[in-house]
Amino acid sequence: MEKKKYYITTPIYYPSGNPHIGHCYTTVACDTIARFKRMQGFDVMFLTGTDEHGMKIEQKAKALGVTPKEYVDPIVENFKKLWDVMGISNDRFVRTTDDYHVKTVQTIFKKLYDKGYIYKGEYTGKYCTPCESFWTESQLDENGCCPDCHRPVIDAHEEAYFLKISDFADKIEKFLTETDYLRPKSRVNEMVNNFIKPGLEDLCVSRTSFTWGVPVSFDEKHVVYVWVDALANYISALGYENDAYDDFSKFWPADMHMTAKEIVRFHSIVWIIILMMLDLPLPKMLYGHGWINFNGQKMSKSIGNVIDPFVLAERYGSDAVRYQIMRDMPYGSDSNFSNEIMITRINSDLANDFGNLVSRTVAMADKYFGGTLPEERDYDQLDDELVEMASALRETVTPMIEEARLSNALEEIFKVVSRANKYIDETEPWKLGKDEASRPRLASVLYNLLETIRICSGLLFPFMPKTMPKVWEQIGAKPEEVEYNVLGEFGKLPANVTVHKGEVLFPRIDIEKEIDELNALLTPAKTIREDEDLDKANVIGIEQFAEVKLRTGEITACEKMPKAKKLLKLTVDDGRQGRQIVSGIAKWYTPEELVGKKIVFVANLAPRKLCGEESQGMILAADCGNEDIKVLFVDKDIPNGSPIG
RNA sequence: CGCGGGAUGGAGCAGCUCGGUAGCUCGUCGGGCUCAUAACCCGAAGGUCGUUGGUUCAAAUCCAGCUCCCGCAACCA
Repeated sequence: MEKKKYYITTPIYYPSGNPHIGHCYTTVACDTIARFKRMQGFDVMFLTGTDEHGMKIEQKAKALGVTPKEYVDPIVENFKKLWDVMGISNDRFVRTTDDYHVKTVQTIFKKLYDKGYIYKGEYTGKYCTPCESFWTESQLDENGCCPDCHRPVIDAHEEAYFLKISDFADKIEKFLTETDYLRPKSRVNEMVNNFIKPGLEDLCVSRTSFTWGVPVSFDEKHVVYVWVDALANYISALGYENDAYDDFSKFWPADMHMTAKEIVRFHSIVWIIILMMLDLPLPKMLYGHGWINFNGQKMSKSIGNVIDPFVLAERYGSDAVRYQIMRDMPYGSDSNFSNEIMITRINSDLANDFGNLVSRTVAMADKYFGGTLPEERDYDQLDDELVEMASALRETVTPMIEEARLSNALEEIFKVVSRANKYIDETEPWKLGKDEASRPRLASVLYNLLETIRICSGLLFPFMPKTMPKVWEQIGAKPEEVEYNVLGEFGKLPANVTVHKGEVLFPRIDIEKEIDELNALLTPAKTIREDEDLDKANVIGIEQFAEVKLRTGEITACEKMPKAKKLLKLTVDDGRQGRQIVSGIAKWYTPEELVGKKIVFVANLAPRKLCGEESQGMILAADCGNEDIKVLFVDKDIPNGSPIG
């Protein structure tokens, strides 16, 4: 019999920097769902990949003196390595630089052009000649200058192709409001109010101002711009309009696209319109999840946040990391992350509740029965509630996982784990163990516990694929006893099951010691290395340095800028007539603590207006990484206005 | 009046759609147990549900105003 198919995708990630915990969340969540669907017997296609084109990568590569591909390759390898470490079971990995993808994009672009959905027009924007960059009106700085170099920009026109999405406003609004495609449902209003109601503007889909992209096949000086290129991955990787694969008819449309909330817009509007234009079936579900925030708590050296997923996985095991990020990400909204939250979660849920439950159950079976349960049983009413909860668990959890409500699913599973621990207290097996006559009763208790563990571990497998097989080994469950179709029934382990004591599944973590050690790892080595590379690539001569005039000064007054969150207005005694400097350090310093301090500033920087106030210079501060900035204070004895060289 | 999200015991959250004893996890305190990874189980303390006003027999929940916080955007020279 033909198996039912299930197609699930992550977004393709932009490899301009190394993967972080946020990438992990989306990918792990998809992996869990993919594994779950496989357990249910679906023929699953699970796709992830990287989106490698664009101006930003072109520029970064240029700064390092390498080709864009050379720049991107090692980073892509890092993504793949991370997915390997995290136990990601993707079936395919698409790179937008892969030949077949390029071919698909070119074909789609041509098709849309031939159908009249893409037309040649003119992109009007602000152009910075030295930076060779186009900017939109809103991207410009306070003075209407280039946001990068702050030199004046000129009005410029660039020939470009546009995608005629404006005609589809009604259709897309109808689609979003009348189907369950976009979830959570609350995002539908956001999309309609923000983007559709104000009027859909045709989307610029080609550029001539950079070359790192898929060339437009019929107009070689153009390169396909972002979204047509990136979104097409979902079908190019199935072989749509290319010869690399032949799975399009089998797997399309996608059953689940998952993305973080900031690109929901493109997946709910642009992608759907492109598919409508191509007369292709539409995907069934888009889930936009929230972000992982690190600023939930006050900036503090004592609560450093090591967020490199490689480090986390190495220290706690990938399953524990997977568990924590899924357990603590509420459906549709943001979550907080800190080392403390992670360790607490691992300790209390995985070590204390689940790991310890397995451990004590197996230990008792071993101690009282030499590992193999006798077959006589003795029922008690106390058993009912546990048996009932465990039996119903699969049906409770299944719809949750299918809708990506993973934290809810875990919550439900752990309610049963908790109930099992309580059950041990109620039944007091250690007392039963002292009395020969209670052996059948004791066997019942232990069997019920093993069965509960079997069901829970079976349902936890998609979440923690490395650890659960170890559990099965310990409780003596055979593979066919933890398949999806027997997880809804109690009593599948043989009556005379044999357990095997094993290693501790999730070791308890000493939280204080661990946090200290993690803090010691702060300022990740990788960041520094990246900087070093850039430093080497941008060597300057002494004469260039001499152009920068640094002087000392004393802060005589300081106040917050009313309209600005990040800015402080400093009055600086520079040994001359004094000057006013605006600095973006409000997050780290209060006005009071700065007054009277001596600092170093750039004396010959062109003045510029920031939020209405003129800034005549720039004070020197160090970027300590992890969003920490420290101003360079100097010795009180240095006279104001002293030149530095 | 830029867009959006939020404000519930010490911390993190649920409840709000469809008004009617305020719930969960962690932490704290007390007790129990000893099979287990100093774990597990029970109990307690702790909340005027941001603020003001309105609707109602009844508001965390519905309505209006206000305050504050967080993202994004505009300004981190």
